[in-house]
Amino acid sequence: MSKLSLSSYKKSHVTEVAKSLLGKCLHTKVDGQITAGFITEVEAYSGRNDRGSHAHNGKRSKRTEVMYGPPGYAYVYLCYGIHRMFNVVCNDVDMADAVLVRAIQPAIGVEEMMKRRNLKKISKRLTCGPGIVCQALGIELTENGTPLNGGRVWIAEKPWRRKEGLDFKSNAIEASPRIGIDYAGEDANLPWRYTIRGNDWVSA
DNA sequence: GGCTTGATCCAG
DNA sequence: TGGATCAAGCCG
Repeated sequence: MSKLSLSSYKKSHVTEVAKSLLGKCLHTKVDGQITAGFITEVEAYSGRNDRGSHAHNGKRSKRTEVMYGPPGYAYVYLCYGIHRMFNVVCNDVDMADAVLVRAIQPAIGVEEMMKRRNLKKISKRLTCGPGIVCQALGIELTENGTPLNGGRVWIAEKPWRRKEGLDFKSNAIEASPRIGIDYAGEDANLPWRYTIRGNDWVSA
């Protein structure tokens, strides 16, 4: 039930927000259908001193503007002309920090997600991968700038109307380098990708 | 592994 | 105004 407040996305460092989102449940309500999944894989991007970020070195543009706004808003953009990526804007105005959600473990609306993904069997292909997450949850570019305390996209401790969350020990968080940012130079080596150790619902 | 695909960005 | 670029995913 209780949605994370917008201030939940403000912490000492964007990597702290990223880790805190593991195990939380990401929901969308599209066309009256609620779909949701536990966050199992995230990446942190810092607006300062991180060449992996679209906003590195204080770069501002129409696309990155959302990241410079207050925490708790969706940053959705298109990659490779095909795939949508869902990020959560973190920390204070002008910080331009963001957390990319790369994979979820299905929790609500599995049938609907399978329909959106055009799959007949349940597998990692349902929800693992940043573009796949958006497709499964029905997140479109129009969700860019959406506040995460509203009724369209939100994150909560537990799935809607359920008592059971996804429990794991805090020492089960695994850190590794982020994916697909070779252009970021030595910043590509930063271990800012976080996964839940032992959970199979992560990208390859 | 090779192709797809288009919004965004900056050089000219 | 245009071409290079890109936080992937698909098929085989």
